[in-house]
This record gives sequence, structure tokens and C-alpha cells, in this order.
Amino acid sequence: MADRGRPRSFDRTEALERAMQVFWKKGYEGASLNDLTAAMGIGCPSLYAAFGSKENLFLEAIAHYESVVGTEIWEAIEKAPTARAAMQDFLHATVEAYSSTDSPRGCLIALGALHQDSSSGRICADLRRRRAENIDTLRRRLQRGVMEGDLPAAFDCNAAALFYATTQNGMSILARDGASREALAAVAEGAIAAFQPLADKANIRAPHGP
Amino acid sequence: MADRGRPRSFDRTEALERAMQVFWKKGYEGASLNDLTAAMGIGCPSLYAAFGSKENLFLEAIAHYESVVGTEIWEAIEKAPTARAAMQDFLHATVEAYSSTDSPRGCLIALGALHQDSSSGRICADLRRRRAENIDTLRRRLQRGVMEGDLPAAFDCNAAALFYATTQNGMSILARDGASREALAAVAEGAIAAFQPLADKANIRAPHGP
DNA sequence: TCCTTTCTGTAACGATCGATACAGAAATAC
DNA sequence: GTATTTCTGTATCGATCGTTACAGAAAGGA
Repeated sequence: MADRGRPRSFDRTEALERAMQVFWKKGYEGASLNDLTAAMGIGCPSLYAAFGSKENLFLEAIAHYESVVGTEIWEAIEKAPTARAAMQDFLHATVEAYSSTDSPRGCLIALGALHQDSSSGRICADLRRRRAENIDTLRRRLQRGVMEGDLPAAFDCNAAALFYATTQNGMSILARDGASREALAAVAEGAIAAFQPLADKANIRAPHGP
Repeated sequence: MADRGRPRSFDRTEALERAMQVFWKKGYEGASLNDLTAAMGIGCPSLYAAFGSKENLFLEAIAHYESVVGTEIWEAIEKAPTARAAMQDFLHATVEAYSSTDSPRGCLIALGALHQDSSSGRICADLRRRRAENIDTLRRRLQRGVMEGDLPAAFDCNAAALFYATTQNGMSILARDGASREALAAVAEGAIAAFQPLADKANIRAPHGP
């Protein structure tokens, strides 16, 4: 419907990718329109014509992040044969992603906008919802482990999901502080070490299942 | 030396306390001078005369935070009889502090300013140093456990310190998202569950010590 | 070719940012 | 009392914030 008129002089997806990088590095509040337009290589009116507002641009950048960057981490947990391997692969993929040198350290969804009272409410709500979805994804994978028999029926999937998601969020801060891959891997190993005791605790509570 | 002239009409420490609350809730960038002066009950010139700048006010607020709020959490690990109990008490104190309803959720040092490229460099450097010191404190307590014999000599104190500090940082994000005390406690239990396997791993590697 | 449509670049909008100039108020020193 | 010193309230500074008016440029449709 819009094949008339002067065509857009830039690639919208590539511009969104550049904007995502800026938000990733500086956060929502810290990324100014000057930063964004400079990185995207366009002017302010082009940005507003293509994305509506800084807020909408951020929301699109987050969606782009989840569909491109986050994929590697989260698809690992579905492929893993057991729930334990899923948590293991999930954390190891996180270590690799967060220690990459050609992207900002840590997770955009974890670090993008943490202070609701100062950032836009929609921004914070969106990120919060995505963080909650991450917990849900982990919990569902653990529940699948219960269904498939590699976890005891009394295993507290919710508690374990909270624990592993929280470990990953903490790793974002550690990575942002410049931690080495070895340091991030040490954290992952610590969290993985908790898995067997958590499963054992469920067996002790209900050794033969409910 | 400054007992002449018009006396200050407000209590400096109380004003600093109020400013700390604002920074805690909104972060460094999100806290405007309007927010700060309104909460402190003073005008801009009084703020600048007493604290120098927003940056210095934040640095003083952080120091105040560590000397007042953080104390409860960190002194627990020195009192504990064993390294394991120290980690346990440390995390449980964190659960209580982060689930308090009469203060902002999570830790000011963890959440105050995460994006170096947008926030002031001094601010980020100060918070980073304090986060690194927290890791050091945990490591030294674990090393004390090795010295006192309640941990194997091959125990990786550095790795465990990174793991528990990272767990706490993740709990800041979880708390900021509105998690219940039970959810925070579940994360703490997960991290505590890792302790025995981490100690066992050290025993397997060097069962009789080096 | 001219018209319509859409995008681009400049330039600026009002609002807010952190930070101050200035004059008056409130204390001590003499 | 007057002089001196320091703090307070108003009002504002220049800079930057996110956003937009406006005019010209670049395409298709006639």
C-alpha cells in the first residue's frame, strides 16, 4: 500500500539492530536520541517515521533481541535430553553469550531498565514480563523432566526455575562488571552443583512419589 | 571553624538518608535534582553547599548505605561458626532485607548504576569496586573455613565466592520484580544446596589435602 | 511532464536536566 | 548596636532531553 512516494533510504531491520546494540550497551534511559540516530545512521524524523517513538523503538529492539540473540540460549534447553542437562546447557550457553567480546556484556532484558519509577512504565513492564516468561520456560522444562521420569515427582520445579533464572540474572551483572569467561563458568558450575541435592531433597520428602 | 554564619536548617545525615532512599528507588540517572530536593526537604543551593554535586551526593549515599543498610547482611557471615553457615546466614539475611516492604526492593549497590557508558564513570567505578569487595569478603570467609578445617583444602573459595555473590545480585533483580519472600527463599535454598557438592568435589580432587 | 506521495535534513520546539547568581535571612564576633 | 559570615529561596543559567514543523528531494501514477 505504500509503494508510492520516496523510498526509505535505509534498511529498517539493520537500523533496529544498531538501535538494539545502543540500548544493550547504555540501557533505555542512558541511550539518547543522538546516540541512537548516530548509530543507526539516520535522522530523527526518519527514526520517528519508522519506529514511532523512543519507547516503541526500545520495545521493538527487545523483541528483536529475543528473536535473534536470546535464541541460542533458550533453544538449548528444549534440545537437552534431561532436565538436568537442560539447566546445564542453558547455563553454559549463557556463559558463552555473556563472555562474548563483540557484543555488550550481559543480557539486555535483565539490564535494560530496572527502575520502574524513572523509566517508562511500559518499558519496565515489558522487560518484567519477559523475565517472568524466562522463569516459566525453565519451570516448564523441569516439569517435562518430571513427566519424563528423569526427576522425582516431588521435585520443586518452581523453586529450581527461580534459582536458575536468578543465577542467570546475577551473571548479567557479573558480566557487566567485566568478569572473565572462567569466572562466569565458575558461577555456572556452582549452580549446576545444586541440581542433585535439589532432586535428592524431593526424593527424601516423597521417596515413592505422591 | 565554621561555627559562624547562619546555621544549616536541616540535619545533614537525615537529608543524606532521604537522598539514599531516592537513589535506591530510582537509580542514579533516574533520580533528578527535583526528586532529591523534594525528598530531602531542601533547596538546590543547600544541596550543593552541603554535598557538592549530584555525583558526590550519590557517592556519599552509597557509603551511607554500606555503613547502615548493608551491615546486617555482611556481619552475619563473620559471626557464623562455619563457612557453610556463613553462606547460609548471608543468603537468609539477604532474603529478609530484599523482601522488606518499607524500603526499595533489592540492593542499591547492585542496581544503582549498571551502564557505565551513560552514567558517570566515577559512579560506576565505585559501585563496581564495592561489588568486587563483596566477592572478596565472601572469599575470605570461605578461606577462613579452609583454615579452620570445616572446608577441604582444595575447596575453590574463589569460585564459590563468585557463585554466592552472583546469586545475591540476581536476587536483587528478582526482588525488584516484586518477588515474594518465599520466591527469594527458594533461590537461597537452591544456592545453599550447592554447598555440599562443591565441598565434595574438592575432596574428590584432593581427598587428603595437598 | 506534472501531481501526488513519502522520505530526508535542517532547525527548532517546550520541557527538563544538573548547576548557580543573587539578594535577603539568620547566626556569631566585635 | 554594626560587621561579618554562612545558609536559604527564587529565579535562572546553558545544555540536553525527546519530539516535531517545515521545506526540499526522490520515487510512482497520470
